[in-house]
Amino acid sequence: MGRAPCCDKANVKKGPWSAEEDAKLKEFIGKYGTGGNWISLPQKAGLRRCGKSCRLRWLNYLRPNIKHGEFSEEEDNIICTLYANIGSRWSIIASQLPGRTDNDIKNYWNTKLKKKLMGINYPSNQRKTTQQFQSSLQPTSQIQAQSTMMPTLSQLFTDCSPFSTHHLQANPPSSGFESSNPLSNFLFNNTNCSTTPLFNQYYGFEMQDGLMNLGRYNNMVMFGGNNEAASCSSSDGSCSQMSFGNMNEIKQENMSYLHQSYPLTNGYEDEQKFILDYGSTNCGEGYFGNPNQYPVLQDYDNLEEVKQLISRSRISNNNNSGSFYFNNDENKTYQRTMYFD
DNA sequence: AACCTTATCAACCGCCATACT
DNA sequence: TAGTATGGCGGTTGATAAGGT
Repeated sequence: MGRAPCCDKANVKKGPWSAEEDAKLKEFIGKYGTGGNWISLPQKAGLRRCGKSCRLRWLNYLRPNIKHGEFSEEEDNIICTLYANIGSRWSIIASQLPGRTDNDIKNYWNTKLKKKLMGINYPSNQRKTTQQFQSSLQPTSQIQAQSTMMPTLSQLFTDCSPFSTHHLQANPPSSGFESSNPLSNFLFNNTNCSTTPLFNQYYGFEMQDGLMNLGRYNNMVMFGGNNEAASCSSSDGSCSQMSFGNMNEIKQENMSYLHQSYPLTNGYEDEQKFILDYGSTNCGEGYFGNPNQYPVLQDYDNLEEVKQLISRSRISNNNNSGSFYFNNDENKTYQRTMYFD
């Protein structure tokens, strides 16, 4: 036997809310609050609506200080940063944007922001087909055969990335990073901690053991893939997803987030996984964090915990750089420092 | 003007975690 | 402790608007 429905489906109104209903709900909550019980609220308020529907209407539309309309550049950046870090956990993302609802952000991401990021990324004349891209990659088997030759981050990113390779060199660029890609720009160029503190929360990552597994998903730096071969897929050949390495080398308990499966053009059904690694600031040494000190973000359902992590990892001065650490088969640790000015 | 396609976003659905009994 | 109710969340849908042919 299934669960009893929360309301009498036959007797509740569905669809768009009328101004009259809005007024009733607003007035009732203004007078009595929600009473901690949404299910019984519609009856008390004289509404023929499901309690859940009332809750949604209030939270997403009627409650005070809701912001509708255009998202600012700063909001875009925060959304992108958080999405890159925690995925589609819209309620957490919304909690960082006062006045915005999770629904709004979700819609905005799905309809505009995602396209904005992906669209600008690859001018059509620079796009490669998936086949072209894959043939340009060095297969992982070859990489592994050359045990002393881990692919550099530059190699990994050159073909399928918004990242400019000079940001992956040992020395910082003399001038500011410029890119037509907004994600790259906000990752690398934003230094205004007072207005955009979240930008600086995380750009270093490492694997605790095993092969580096680094790639990019929808223009985001990501880790994962349980396939052994380097892979990349895209419906339009622009290559929006890729992964490298062997996911089996990563401890399961270090997985913070599991993306849904993505069919890959090489035949692999790849489960992309995403590790968060909030490094603590260690500007004195020119990079933030020591790989041994990095906490790897586990499953964070607790908002306060996430907030703490975010605030803990803010860069507090101008020495902005991040380091990648990864190991090869022989357990040699490689470091790549990424500077953003 | 009529039709078709695409974009937008409010609202719904179903699942899950937690509180309550 | 088990069963049920509720809140909260993310994914998805569908109505409508806007733009294109």
